Amino acid sequence: METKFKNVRCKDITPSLKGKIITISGWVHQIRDLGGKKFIVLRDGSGIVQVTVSKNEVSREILDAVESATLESVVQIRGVVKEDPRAPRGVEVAPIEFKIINLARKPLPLDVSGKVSADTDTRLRERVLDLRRAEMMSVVRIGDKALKVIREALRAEGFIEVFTPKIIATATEGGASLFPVIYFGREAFLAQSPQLYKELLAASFERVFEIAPAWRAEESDTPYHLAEFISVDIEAAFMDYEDVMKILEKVVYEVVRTIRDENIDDLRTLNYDPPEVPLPLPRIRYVEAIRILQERGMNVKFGDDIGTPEQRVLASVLNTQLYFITEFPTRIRAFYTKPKDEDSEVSESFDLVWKFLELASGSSRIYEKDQLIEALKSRGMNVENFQFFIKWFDYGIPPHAGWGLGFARFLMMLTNRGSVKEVTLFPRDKKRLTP
RNA sequence: GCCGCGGUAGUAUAGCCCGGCUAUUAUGCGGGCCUGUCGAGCCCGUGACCCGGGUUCAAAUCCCGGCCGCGGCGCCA
Repeated sequence: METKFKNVRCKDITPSLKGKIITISGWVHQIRDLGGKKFIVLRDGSGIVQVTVSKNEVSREILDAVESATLESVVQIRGVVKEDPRAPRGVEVAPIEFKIINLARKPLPLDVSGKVSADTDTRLRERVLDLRRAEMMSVVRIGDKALKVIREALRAEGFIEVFTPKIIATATEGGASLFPVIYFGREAFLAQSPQLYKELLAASFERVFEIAPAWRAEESDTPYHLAEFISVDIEAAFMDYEDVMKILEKVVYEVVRTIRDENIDDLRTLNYDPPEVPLPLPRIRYVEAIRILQERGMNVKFGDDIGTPEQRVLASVLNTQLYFITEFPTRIRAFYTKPKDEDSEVSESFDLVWKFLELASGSSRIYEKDQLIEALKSRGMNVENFQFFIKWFDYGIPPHAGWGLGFARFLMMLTNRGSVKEVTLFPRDKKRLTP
């Protein structure tokens, strides 16, 4: 869209516009000063373009403005598009007007142009500048595309997008700790998952999904955990765990395929190819995984968690980047997880693992009231706290299943970044509350 | 939270083991030269040892504590 600031984006300046007078606005990305000739690389949200200033071809006014411009200053340029084989992409802009809208201080606390690297910690502290770097712009664009495809793929299967409450009443579930908030003088908490509400919604709308934040006040201090993260959740009535696994792998497949097709430049910037998603993805039962790990001399037995070190081994044994572990022991899964009818020791559950990282987790859910109450009791949980949930099991809760996918972890896979903090715009972890 | 490693100019680093010399280099920034650069080049300059305590004639360097970071693990509906 044309505005008073610009009528074309940097990326769209091509030789076909030659001779046209255009207006562009953006940030000073690089300055190469050869004396009589100065090259300003201008960057906007779309990309970069070269602005060429010849000393004896422009006014004193333009020359002064160009000479006072600092890196990352915001400038507006009116100029003529020139085709020139010596210019990057074969085009450049010769300024008629060069206006500094906002002069940036120097030196910058972070190099945006990519000449000098910075630690993750520095990058997160100087995040706004960090996000202007080409790699981060690509990461964020790929994330945007992933969200678009996820929504399209789920809607194509009849899912509708919903929102569940993020301020909840009770610190119900054992395990993960919640962040308390003061809610009109009463104690409340930030939701750690949409789980119970999405189940109730599936009992009305049949197929629902939500893409929303969740909060966990955990001690977790790793490259894979955040105190605040985006969770992609689905819940579907009249499906079981195998059905929703198919939906999950289809979604993952579609996202990877689309990004490979449509984000070629971004992947090139990141110098990365996301892993193949062969359908169906390999599936390995928990008991089988334990057996393999024991064969490799690892000290695990039925009932233990399959942790990061174990998942690293499994990925290499299975020789795949992406795989499902299925049918976990019932007692190490959440209370609402449905045990198998023929063997209640194991459950209708699964994790989707990339290399050694759990991307998604799901299951068939219990839909009978008595069984649900039993599941709570057997875990030593307070049934009273769940009345708001259990109540509805008297009024037609269908068989249902679902999963939750950690969006940042998924984005790590799509962009080859090493940490969820890196791919989250403004990450919140145990120590970091700003920016 | 545990274990390991680390903290040096705005940024990224060398030096630390084996204490003493003008604390290295790149990038940025300032100045100079330069009309086709594209990580421009060349010359000159600028700017730093996390905080506190200890050992020592002398500490960036050795020791102790703290804070912060990174990696692994744990915790983790």
